[in-house]
Amino acid sequence: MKNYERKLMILQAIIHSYITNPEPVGSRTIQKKYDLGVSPATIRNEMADLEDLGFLIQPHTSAGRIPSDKAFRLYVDRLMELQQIAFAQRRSIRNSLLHDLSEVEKLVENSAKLLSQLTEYTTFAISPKIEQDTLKRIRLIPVDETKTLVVLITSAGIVKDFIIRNEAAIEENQLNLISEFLTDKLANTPIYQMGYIIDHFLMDELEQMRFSARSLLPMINDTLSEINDTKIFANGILNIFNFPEYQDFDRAQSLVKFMQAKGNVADMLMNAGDSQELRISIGRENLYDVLRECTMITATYTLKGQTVGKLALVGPTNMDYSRVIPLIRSVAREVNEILAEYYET
Amino acid sequence: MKNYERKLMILQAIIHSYITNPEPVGSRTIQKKYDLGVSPATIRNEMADLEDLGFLIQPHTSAGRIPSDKAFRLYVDRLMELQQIAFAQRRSIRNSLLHDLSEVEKLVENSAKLLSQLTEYTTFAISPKIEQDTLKRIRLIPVDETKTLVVLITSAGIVKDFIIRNEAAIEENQLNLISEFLTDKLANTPIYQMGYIIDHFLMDELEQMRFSARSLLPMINDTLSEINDTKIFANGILNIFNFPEYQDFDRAQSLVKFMQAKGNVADMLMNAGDSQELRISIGRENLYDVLRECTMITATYTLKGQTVGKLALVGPTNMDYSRVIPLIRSVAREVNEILAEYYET
DNA sequence: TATTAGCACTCCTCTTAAATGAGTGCTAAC
DNA sequence: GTTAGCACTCATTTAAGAGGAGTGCTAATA
Repeated sequence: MKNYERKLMILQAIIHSYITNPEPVGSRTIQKKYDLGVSPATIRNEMADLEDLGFLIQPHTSAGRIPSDKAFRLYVDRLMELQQIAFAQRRSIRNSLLHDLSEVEKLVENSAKLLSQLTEYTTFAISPKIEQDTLKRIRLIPVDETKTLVVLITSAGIVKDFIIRNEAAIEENQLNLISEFLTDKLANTPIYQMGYIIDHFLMDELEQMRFSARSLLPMINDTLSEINDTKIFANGILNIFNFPEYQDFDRAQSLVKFMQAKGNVADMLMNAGDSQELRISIGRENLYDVLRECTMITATYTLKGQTVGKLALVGPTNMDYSRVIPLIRSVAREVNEILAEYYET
Repeated sequence: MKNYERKLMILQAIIHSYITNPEPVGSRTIQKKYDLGVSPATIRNEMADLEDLGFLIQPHTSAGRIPSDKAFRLYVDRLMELQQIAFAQRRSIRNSLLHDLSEVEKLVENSAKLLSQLTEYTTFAISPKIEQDTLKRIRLIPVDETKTLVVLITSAGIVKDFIIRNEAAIEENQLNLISEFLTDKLANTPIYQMGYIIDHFLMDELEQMRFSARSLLPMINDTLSEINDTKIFANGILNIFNFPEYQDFDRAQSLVKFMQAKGNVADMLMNAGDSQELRISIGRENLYDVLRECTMITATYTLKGQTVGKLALVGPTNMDYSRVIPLIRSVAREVNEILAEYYET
């Protein structure tokens, strides 16, 4: 079997046709839409070969053929030509991302939201918990007689605040003293130990300062678990209903259910490796069977050599790779650059 | 036409049947399922009368009949018997709501989330902007050399924070001085004027304190618009796909699109009046035609005589009113009680 | 006078059968 | 090696008919 050139051209034409409109492609269609200088009969012969090689699938005898996962894999690895991202668009991506740099987590979250808007597919973002994060500063600020705002700043620069209620009013000076005391005692303590230390070692002293630390503890613990929780953000889950393969109600719904059970997606993302390069899983290459007709593309965000987040896009296997890949790559690159620029210190 | 008693009983039976399973109800079904002691022929005659009166609709000659909006209106106003909410459930609703009282907005948001879980319908919450809110306290806290956390507390108890970047490190003492200065100058200033005042009156003094207030302004303005933005929270939009009338893909999708365009829902909620009582719009009573087959139930949250939020539930016109209404009523009551208890001051 | 049995009639839905047509695979000729 | 020609396959569309749920009317009954 020689003349691979032509086979590849035909395969590429079929894939292109199927991406443009997701219906089985027949030999005549190829001849008409892509001028390859050969007759449908020849194309048919080549298609039969391509089917034998596992690149094409025939839904039934008298239908055209659709590209297999293997075909898309070849397409992504070899055949496709990536679209250029205009400078203006790159600029605009960057500007969107710069908008809120308050926390790394926010940046990661926003990048996924942006990507979903750009591609009209479903995206996910994940910020892994930072096990070694320590407390940097704790500050109590009066809100009114019975409410105090507690602000925690961690060494990773994460800011969390919550309001606690105190039985009696506490003066501002007193709160400042307590803030200093707590910061002094707890600075550099791993976040996950804070609750324990307050409970076992600082309670008495706090009571002496007339501060009822009891109300502090549960909120601190809530906040900690929030910080430690690997949070996952989903965007555009409803876009699934636009996938051509999911016009069927029940299938779409089962996919939506799967996506909304955040554990699944977190799992997949965690398993996607930490490579700097994009990772692309096509169809049955995916870990989960529900995704057998989806492609998932994953990018990793790195700061000081550490993975600080991941970005994923889920779309139909016949998504327009040449458009989508440059987009996710751009977003990922901008995020990584912003991380290096603003969070290195 | 006398003997309204029996007509009402038959109507009630039809509505009950249609709520239980959303298919046209025939005379025989009524006879079998609800023992009214009359023959199908008699029921048929009554049904013909009820149709003339506008309470029933016949999809086509040989189908049964379905209740009209007018019938559901009558049902809601007169016929239905509300289910009792068990004490335990009320308790559990209250506990869920008590979980996070940090901001009124959060409470409102959580109440909608809870209601969506309880009813498995779509819910919305809205917190109107508080025009007259003034600044109570502003506090700058160092995060690291180039980042400063700004915490704003308003008279309504809303806490917002954001991180700004400063060119050079600023000492903590200095930040405290600036905090005091700003709080002193800006306390009791309406939130929406803050940016203007800093820009026009405080800039020089801040510069003297070696504080580059330039970076503060855009962030403050962002935050303000966030505070002022009437935010709307949607929950369980996907539940629309469970509505029996929306098994049709395109219809469901157009409703989903409508719901996601938050302006629409905000509009409806704002137009729903501020009455303490539930407001129920059935089918074509709704302002928007997309909702012609939905019922929207709205509750209002009040604090010190002022409307501080609204809660809405959207479901199919044939929802189980006797179950849903007590639920939304319970949630609304608990929220109002919590507001009175914890936020009166 | 109110109720009901009986029955013809309507019209949706389900089933079956045939027509259509897109596309293939094979053969034989170029 | 390529291609025209043609028989063949099979999903989809169209048409027709059977089935059935439910009504409305009439006439008989209590």
